Amino acid sequence: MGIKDIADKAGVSVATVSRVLNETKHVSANLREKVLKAIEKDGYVANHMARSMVLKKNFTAGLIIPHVSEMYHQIIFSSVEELLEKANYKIIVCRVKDQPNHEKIYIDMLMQNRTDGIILMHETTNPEIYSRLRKSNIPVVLCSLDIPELSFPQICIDDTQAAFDGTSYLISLGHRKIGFICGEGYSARDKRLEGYQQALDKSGISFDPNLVVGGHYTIESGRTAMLELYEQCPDLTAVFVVSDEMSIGVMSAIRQCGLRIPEDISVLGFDGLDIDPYLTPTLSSVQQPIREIGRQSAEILLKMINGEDIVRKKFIITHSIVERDSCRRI
Amino acid sequence: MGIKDIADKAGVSVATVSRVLNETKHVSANLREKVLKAIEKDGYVANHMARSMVLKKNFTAGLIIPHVSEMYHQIIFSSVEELLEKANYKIIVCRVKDQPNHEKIYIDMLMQNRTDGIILMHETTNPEIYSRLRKSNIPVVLCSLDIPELSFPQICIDDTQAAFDGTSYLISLGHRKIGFICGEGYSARDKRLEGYQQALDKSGISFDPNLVVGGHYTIESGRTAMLELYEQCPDLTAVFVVSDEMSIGVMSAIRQCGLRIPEDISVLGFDGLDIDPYLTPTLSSVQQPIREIGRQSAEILLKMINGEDIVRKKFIITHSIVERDSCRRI
DNA sequence: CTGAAAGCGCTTACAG
DNA sequence: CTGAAAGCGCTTACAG
Repeated sequence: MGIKDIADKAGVSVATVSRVLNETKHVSANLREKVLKAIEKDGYVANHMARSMVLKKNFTAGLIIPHVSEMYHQIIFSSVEELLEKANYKIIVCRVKDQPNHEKIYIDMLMQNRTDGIILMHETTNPEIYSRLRKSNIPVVLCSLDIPELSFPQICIDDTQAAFDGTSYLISLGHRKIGFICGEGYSARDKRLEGYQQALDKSGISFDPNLVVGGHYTIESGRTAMLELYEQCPDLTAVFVVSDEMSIGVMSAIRQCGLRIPEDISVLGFDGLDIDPYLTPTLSSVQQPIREIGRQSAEILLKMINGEDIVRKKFIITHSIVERDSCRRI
Repeated sequence: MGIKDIADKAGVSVATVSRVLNETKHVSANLREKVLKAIEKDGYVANHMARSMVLKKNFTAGLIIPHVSEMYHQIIFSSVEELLEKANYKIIVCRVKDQPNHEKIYIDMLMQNRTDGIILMHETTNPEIYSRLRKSNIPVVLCSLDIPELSFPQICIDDTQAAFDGTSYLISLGHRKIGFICGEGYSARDKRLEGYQQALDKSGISFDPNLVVGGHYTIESGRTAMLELYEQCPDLTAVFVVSDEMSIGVMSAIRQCGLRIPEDISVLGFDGLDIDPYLTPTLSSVQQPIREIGRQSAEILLKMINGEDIVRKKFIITHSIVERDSCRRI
């Protein structure tokens, strides 16, 4: 059952068993053989909880994401998992729900379980959470997040610039009445809105608050937002939807209104999801290198866990605009 | 740092600290107070690894899914997580890649970490895996899986019947040349193909192997499959795509061929994803109650973990056909 | 190269 | 109600 039993059965000490198990020290071929045989025969499986306790390391990382099932986070998760798995790390996914204090519950859980590191992808309004995180001594990486209260390394795109570029692209196509649909609850919203305004400014287009509508990153909320936007400003010629998942709903709403894309309204998305080229029409989008963001987040977390000192605090990944069929020149 | 320090600081025994921490026995208000104060002051966080070791239980479940990022599995994960989280369980997601023996690596990992239970969603051709699982004594639930070698409880729909119903629906619409696009690698494939054939049989339509094409559950593989299918049988009037994710690619391919949906080709999906009503045209589909499947899988796993004996071996969840705009009568 | 023993941080009969 | 002590299953200086 335990390492002790194997030791007895093989006629060696537990130290020796541990050594052949972990290959941490040379063991004579003779004893090694005996141990291996005993293990094989008993179907012994080492207990990594005990191991982790003495090692003070359990090869586990926490990924804290919002509850809403966003395709974006799904991709981040898979790229993070891919990299961490190679380094033999397990991931505990924490999906923060709309419950009071839920994020705190998760963070406490991760701390109690002595998680080696955390990738944070969820913002909160509760400052206590951040102070808890700061005091915890656990390595943390901010993925697609910019939280002034937290001085951990952050991996993200330049949201302001990306929104500026996207808006400028639409302007360059001749659009002047450009709707802006964004997801609420993240600081990225403000940055993107800022980029949108800056681009408008630069072209001498005055900002119209009626052209801005918020949503919650889901397809359905994109649909609702577009319906609202169209009611407020039926004369718009383009929408910049700052989330591709919401764009899907936006396109559905536009069709529902009896309008065509891009003939009547151009749609520009944001994220660059795999599904974009399969939508009708194919969706033009400000593309984030999502997998790269996930990969780098994992990489940097790993370095921090291994005691490396991360000097650069911001890792900006380059975005790009991918042109497809949902935007046209007017 | 440890419970010992708190005990010293509070002037009580570690037993007492443990008791107020876990509320496992009454502790006088007096001592309780002292302990709480010491904990507060020191910012002590209990070590759950040590706790789990003596409890022989760590409130962790493993979810083994294929590497391919399927929307289907994403939904299962979120519903499983939702339920398990309420019971204070953590989830370790194991995404089996195309590496030799990767599933075995994950199962060993879960066993070494003394995971309380496993939800299996991945089939393998390696029989050793199954025998390992059988011998492990870990509670296992088969989610949307039917593995004869494993006598664990299984939660799924009746795939044969569902495919039979879907095919019958298309036949009832007047279609006779019905393509069948399926994902490879799962026993569900065979069952669904069987249901398709049975429905054909019943209506006296002879089975044409040229109408059957396989894919890999991704959007792109759906596109490729449709292109191949259309080349083989340009005179088909309907396709039954046994995965909604693949349907998205299929619809894209049909448009690429210059054909209209459903005027030229009707498309019937399978799964009933949230995105279906937002596609162009909205996708008719054989709907699985995916969240319900996830929920029940988690529920049954929890019962098994708590020592309950599960008598029913198969839990069949009811499917249904959701009619939208992608199929038409001819 | 090998083993005896301490220690990782908890829980829980057992005795008082 | 409270505490001393054994035990959970490992790793690793330390000594040989």
